[in-house]
Amino acid sequence: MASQKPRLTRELVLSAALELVDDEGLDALTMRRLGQVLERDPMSLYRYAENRAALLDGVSELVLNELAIFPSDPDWKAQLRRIAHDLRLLALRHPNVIPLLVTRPLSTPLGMRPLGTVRPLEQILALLIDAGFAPTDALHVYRAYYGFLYGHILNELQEYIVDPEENEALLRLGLHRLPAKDFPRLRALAPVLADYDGEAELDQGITILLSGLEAHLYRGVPATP
Amino acid sequence: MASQKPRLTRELVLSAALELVDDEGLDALTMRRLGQVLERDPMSLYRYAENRAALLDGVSELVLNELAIFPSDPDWKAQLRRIAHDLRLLALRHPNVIPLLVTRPLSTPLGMRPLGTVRPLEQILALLIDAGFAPTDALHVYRAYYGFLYGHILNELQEYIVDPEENEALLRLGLHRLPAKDFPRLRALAPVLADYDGEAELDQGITILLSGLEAHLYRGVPATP
DNA sequence: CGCGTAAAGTCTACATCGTAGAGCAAGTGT
DNA sequence: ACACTTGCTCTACGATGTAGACTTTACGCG
Repeated sequence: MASQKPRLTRELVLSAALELVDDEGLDALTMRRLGQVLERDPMSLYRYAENRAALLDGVSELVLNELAIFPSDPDWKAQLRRIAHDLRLLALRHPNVIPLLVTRPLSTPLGMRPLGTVRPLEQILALLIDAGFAPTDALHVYRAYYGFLYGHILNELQEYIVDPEENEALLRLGLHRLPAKDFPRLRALAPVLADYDGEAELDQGITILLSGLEAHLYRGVPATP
Repeated sequence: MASQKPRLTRELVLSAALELVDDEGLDALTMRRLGQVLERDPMSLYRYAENRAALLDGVSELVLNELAIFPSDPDWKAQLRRIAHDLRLLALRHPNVIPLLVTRPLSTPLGMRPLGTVRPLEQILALLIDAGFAPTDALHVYRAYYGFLYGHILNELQEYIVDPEENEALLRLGLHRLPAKDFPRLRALAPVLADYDGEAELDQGITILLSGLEAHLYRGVPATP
């Protein structure tokens, strides 16, 4: 017969949860469904997460842990750029998790968030401070940077259609529903919308932002050598 | 006795829904609860919204309608700046709705969104194109702009604590929970985090972004006279 | 006026959800 | 061999979204 059930662990539970979310969306992640995937009674899950909410937090944490940050890199601009691209890829890998990443912190004060979700903040602060920024400026840079980054990801995911074949078709079909009178420019842009290069767009945006930050902020921070 | 129940309308239902969300959060918006507020059977709501999801969309739409955009203003930079501040205030007025605004489009292709939520896009495109941008560039500008804007709002709302008195206390209390070894910079920044001026931060960000865009994009677009 | 039809609102019922609380089963230290 | 802890299961409860049949109200037209 099938595999003898191995002992459950938090990691096991969370990664099963993540898989479920990746495959079938956030709503599919119910206690009962997850229990079923793990061949356990739903109630057993409460050993490894207090709530469903805590479970969601755990999934966020798990995903964010996929993001590598090297706070000791002296080339802060390159590092920020790389992180941005990494996070973008992460988002494309786990699009269904993004709502969690974006939404849960809104109802959780900084100090009570899962540590894994606060760590990137600390590490980027470290990166910037080590690169010569005053702590306060580092915070400002972080805010502008992360704000822009999350904004871009949300933007891109909004326009992202899963099936790359029907991509254009779906888009046009969608746009076709808009009243021509009220949405002329949008409809006219349909072809452009259809081939959206998120990577390039992000990269340009980061460039603009970084050079802008550099210009407007305190001097004395080394540019890329 | 009390008011004779007036006939229900979509507007009535939606604004009651919005009020409920504003007052008690998204989770409080259940069919039953809303029915109770309107002194109607929960089932009657289905005349005015197909689903709970559709109801949520309606609320998004209602909120976004509070945002005024004047696409004919020739001073696009000033207009974008003003819209940014307006949207920020809107977000602070309806913080509980923001998760909706940000999350629902992720699961709804452009063409199937409530018209009210697509209109800002159209109008900003109009604004930019009328100001002299090529349509494609207008789209790029829009993306960078709206991305940054939403990013900022999410950022600010994350750090926003409802009770302005306990503000600092709560923040410190929260940060106090973080292990000192792992989060030294973040903890050191507690005082700075406590007095966050979202308006200023947004304004600077917009400045950086707009001048950056202007510099990197096709010339021939008039700067503010 | 009245009556037939459509619209608005209600009632009942069901599947599904999160989770409390009591209990069972296997391992562990003494 | 025995008490305890730890992992897991069972049963049960209240709440939710919503389908489908029903009743009530409003209204146009003879």
